[in-house]
This record gives sequence, structure tokens and C-alpha cells, in this order.
Amino acid sequence: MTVTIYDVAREAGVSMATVSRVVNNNPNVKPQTRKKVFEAIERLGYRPNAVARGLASKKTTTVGVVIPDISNSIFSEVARGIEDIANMYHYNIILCNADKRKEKEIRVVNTLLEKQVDGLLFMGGTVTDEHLQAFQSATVPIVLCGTTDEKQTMPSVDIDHEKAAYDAVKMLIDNGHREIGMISGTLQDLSNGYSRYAGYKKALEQAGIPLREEYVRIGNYRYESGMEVMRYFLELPNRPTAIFSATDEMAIGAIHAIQDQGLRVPDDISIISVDNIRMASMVRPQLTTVAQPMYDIGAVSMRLLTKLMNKETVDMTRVVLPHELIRRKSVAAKA
Amino acid sequence: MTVTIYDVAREAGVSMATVSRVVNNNPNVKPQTRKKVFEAIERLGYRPNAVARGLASKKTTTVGVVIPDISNSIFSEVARGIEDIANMYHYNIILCNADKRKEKEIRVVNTLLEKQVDGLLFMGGTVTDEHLQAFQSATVPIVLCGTTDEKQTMPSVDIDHEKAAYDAVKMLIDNGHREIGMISGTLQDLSNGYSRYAGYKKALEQAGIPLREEYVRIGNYRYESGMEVMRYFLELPNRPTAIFSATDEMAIGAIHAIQDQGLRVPDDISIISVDNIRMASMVRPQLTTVAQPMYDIGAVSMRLLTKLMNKETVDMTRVVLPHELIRRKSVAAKA
DNA sequence: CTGTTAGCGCCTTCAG
DNA sequence: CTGAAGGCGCTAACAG
Repeated sequence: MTVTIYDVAREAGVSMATVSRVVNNNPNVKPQTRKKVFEAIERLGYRPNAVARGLASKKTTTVGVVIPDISNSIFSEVARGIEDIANMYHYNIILCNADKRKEKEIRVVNTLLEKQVDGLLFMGGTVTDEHLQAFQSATVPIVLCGTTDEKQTMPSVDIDHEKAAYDAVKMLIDNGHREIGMISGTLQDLSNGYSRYAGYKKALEQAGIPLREEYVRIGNYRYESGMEVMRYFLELPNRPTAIFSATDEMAIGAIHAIQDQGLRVPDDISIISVDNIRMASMVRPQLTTVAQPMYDIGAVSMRLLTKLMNKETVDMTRVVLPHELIRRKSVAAKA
Repeated sequence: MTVTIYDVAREAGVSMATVSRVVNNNPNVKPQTRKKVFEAIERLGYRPNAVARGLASKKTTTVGVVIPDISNSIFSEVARGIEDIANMYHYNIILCNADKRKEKEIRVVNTLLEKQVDGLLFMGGTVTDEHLQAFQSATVPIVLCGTTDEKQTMPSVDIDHEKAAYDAVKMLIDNGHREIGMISGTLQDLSNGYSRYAGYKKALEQAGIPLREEYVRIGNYRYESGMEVMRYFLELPNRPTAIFSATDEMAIGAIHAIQDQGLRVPDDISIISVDNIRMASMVRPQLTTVAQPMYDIGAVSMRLLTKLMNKETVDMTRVVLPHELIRRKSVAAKA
């Protein structure tokens, strides 16, 4: 039925080993023999069985990727970075959505490991001890991608979320704002939630601006959530003159909530956030934001993983990528 | 080093066959024995090797997905639909970006087949004879997802692009517009390009509106491209009163091009398109568009694939999903 | 440069 | 209900 390496060997009048060699580009084959083998392969329409190869060689040339949600543009851009580099090094990607749910995350890590992936890229919510335990049961390298574990024990690639948030809020302050509201993510979420809130807090402190409880509200990262929180701010007796949103999507929701009230951004209220999703430059006014290099986070973490899989010695096993303030049109000096 | 089924057998005092049975949930095992085996598994931290299993059973419980670009929100939503259903049936997904480039598409199809996927989902540009040839060399089922082959020979799941476009343009006409410009995709692209153009043409014809060459321009599906084409329309001596864009992203570009000129949508110019990406409801005015059920296209095609892989007999091997006109704020009656 | 020979870890008849 | 034995298709020493 299916043609195997054995069939090719017989057809070419050589041994299986020789066929294996030419298929794997082993130089130790006489050009003439190589040619014979190739012809036999062609004639028979032979296609190497990667599963058998994986079993014999203990390498599958595939890496597992656990991702919160591929339909979310932030992650899908990271995924593209991962895939491009993986491709470049001849790896394939098994992709699993885990929705930042711990049980699911751990479950897919295990099935990925069962599939004998050569390495694992983990993008998720908070990394708990249970995660760490699952990771430790692996014999292949794992790198965190867009997250970190609190104890800083795993290889990882991420930005400095706190600093990114700090820079954003600092810009607002430098523009004369002192009533600065924040649309935050849940503080349970270390990177997008807690760290960005911490950056906000720090910037205020450093400017001697007291933190006001009523100026901080938690959203769920979605557009609608940004609108809701903004409506709340708008009804405050002394509403903020500027808003820092933990993510672009909520910021865009906020912009529209403001505009829907007949107010203007940035004339009446300034807005800044973190992420720089594509949409940020597709709204009016275009959103000023701190860019997080999504594609690079994916690409760099995949590159790091290849090194680890190759057992190369790598000095920087925890890389922090730079962020960048993108000045567009949603921030103005306080009137 | 790694613990195998053999180790578990020894530890539990049974044969490999028995361990295999309990791992695979075969009912023919005495509960007591089953318990013993589970304990041994636990004690040893045994993790089944899916590669070995795949080789022996000739099933990998993974399916290949070739996709144009995972970072494009249209496709990433389809991908999410695929993954959810795959997950439900205990399949994993190997994801490959192919950028609608024929060579790359064919190459990844082959490597996916080498990896012994149990089935393949193909999302791509035009399906050529070379594609068909690659598909035919497969012994596993393949379904086209969001595309079709001209000869209608492959299983597929898609919408009726021509009808979707027709419905969109019809709405413009019903609103009294007769000067209708189109921002098209390349006519080489069967589904998003040619078919949508065909729908536009048909709607005009049916309304007795002559097709004007200067009212059709080709874009590349991106935001900027929509802006550019719109700027061109705006400078026409008798500019269109309504625009049909082949995709939402270009439509949004067009809206902003119009607004940047100080004109208003839909008061001065109406806009409609096809897709219904998330952003469509996040711009002002919110975009009226014909919704393409991205998630469902993915989910349904994956479901179809499971049936095919199961060798179930399926009557409808070519499914056309319904589209739906979403009336929002970017279309108004002609002044 | 090429062939022989063991496995890789598991499933799957076939007996018992 | 359980065990024995033969592969699945390929790689990797080890000889020659």
C-alpha cells in the first residue's frame, strides 16, 4: 500500500541505510548512487514517514505552542513571529488555545509533551507552581513568551510591562495632566494587569500625585469594557482629564465613549495606552500608545528555543525586549 | 531514562498488552488490574509516547492546517473555530502559514502529509491543478476551508462570495444610489477578488446601471490601500455617491479617507463591504457590511473533516454557509 | 562509501 | 480477561 524506505531500497538496488542517507542529505553517498536512489524515490512516489523517523531519532522537528487565544490579534501576531522563525529552522508548530485557564494550560502542555515536541513555547496567564511542576516534568526546553514566572526561573521573552506603563503615564504627566484615570486589567494578571497598574502607580507617586481610588477601574480587556469604564469616569463629579488604558482595545472603546458624549479626544480628554495593535492607527484620532513588539516577542522566543533545543549555551536566557512610545494624536497638553 | 509501557508493565506485574489496554480505555480489563496499572503509572510518572503510538496505530490524532496568514484577523478567527472543534474531538492542529503563495502551499501540504496528519484543512488562494495533484497524492481526507476549487471536486466549506457582494451592492441600489464605486481585490483571487467583483457587476446589471470602468479600482485588501483608492474616487469629476468595498479593512480605510477630506459618511458618501471583522463595529460610523461567519467556516470544516476521517458517509460534502447583511451606520439613502 | 542489525515505544492480532 | 509476539517505518551504530 504505502511505499516505504524498504521499497525504495529494493527498487534502487541498495540498502535501506543508503536510502536513509540520501533522504537525510548525508554526504557519504556516491553521487551516482544518490542519483539512483532519487530516481527510485521519484518513480515510486516515496514520501518519508516523519512519525517513524521521530520514533527512531527521538526528534520530531515540531514544537508546541500554547497560546491564550489565536483569534486575539495580539497573540496572533506573536504566533506569526513564532511560525516564521520556526519555519526558518525547519520546525513545525502545534498550536493549542488555552484561554489563560490553568487546567487547560496544564492539560495541553501534557498532551504536547506526549506528542514528543522538541520544545515548548508557553504564552499564558499567570504561571503558577502547578505550571512549574508540569514544566519540570518535561525533558525538552520550554520558554515563556510574553509572560514570566515570578521566581524568574524559566527562560522567557517579554517586555517590561511596568516600565511601559510608567512611560505612558509619564507622558500624560509631562503634558500637564494630574487627574489621570486608569482602565486596568485584572490585578491577578501579572503582566497586562498588575504590572501595568504598578507602572501607573509609580509614575503618579514620582510626580507627587496622590492615587485616587475612584480613578482606577478594572476592565476585561475588551472594547466594550473600555467604553463602560469610560462612561463611569465621564460621570464622575471631577472627571479625569486624561486616561491611561492598560490595553489599546479598551482605549479605543474609551475614545468612542467620549466621542459618543459629544466630547473630543484629545481636546477634552487625552488617552494613552499600551500595545500598539494595528487598529491603533486606524481610529480617529489615531491612538498614542506604547508599542509592544508582538512579532519580535514571538520570533525571539522561538529563536531562543532553537538554541536551547540545540543545547547551545546561551547567556541571556531571560530577555526583555524594548518598548517604544508611539506619539500619535490622542494626547494633548492639558488646557 | 524515559519510562515506557514496558516499565509500567513490570512495575504492575502485568503484560504490556494490559497496560496498553488500560491506557487506551479498553473495557476488557478487570477493574482490579486496571487499578494496579494506574497506580504503577502514577508511581513511575509514565507518559504515553504519542509518536510510537502513531507509528503502531497509523493514527496521529493531529490534523494539518494551512492558512494564508495567522496574523490576519479573518483567518485567525477561522483558525479558532477549527481549533475548538478539533479539540472537542481530541485532535491537535499543526498550523502552517503559506501566504497564499502556491509553492509554499504545496510544500507545506507535503510536509504535513509526511508528518502523517490524519486529515488536512486547506485555506489558501486559488486552488490550481498543481494543488489538486498534491491533494490527490494524499491518503487522508482534505477539505477546503473558505475557498473552493473551480471544478468543485474537493470537499469544501465557504460562503457564496458572489451573492454576498450582490446583496451588499443591492442594498446601495435600494437606497437610491446609482453612482457606485468598487474597491476590489485582485481578480486573480477567486473568492475575495473575482467573485465579489462578479456580484457587484451583476447587481448593477440587474438594476440597469451601466458599469463604469473608472468606478472600479483594485486594492490589496489593506487599510492603506482602501484609503488610496478612495482618494482617487474623491477626485473624480463626478465622484460616486456610494462605495462597495470587497473587504472591511479597505472599507475602513475609505471611511477615513473621506473623513480626512472633511466629508461625512454616510451623509456625503455611503459605504458597505463584506466580512464583518471585529473592527467593523469599532469605527465611527460603524460599518454596514455583509457578515461572513468566519468562526463557523472553521468549525464546520473541521467537523466535516472529522466525519471524513471517520469514514462516515456524508451527503453534503460541499457546504455553503449563509451570510448576513449587518445594517449599521455607514449607509444612507441618496440625498 | 555501503550494508547489517538492532531497536525506538506502542498496538494488535491471536492464543489461552 | 490476559499474555506473547510480530511488526509500524526509520535511524544509528558498527562492520566491512
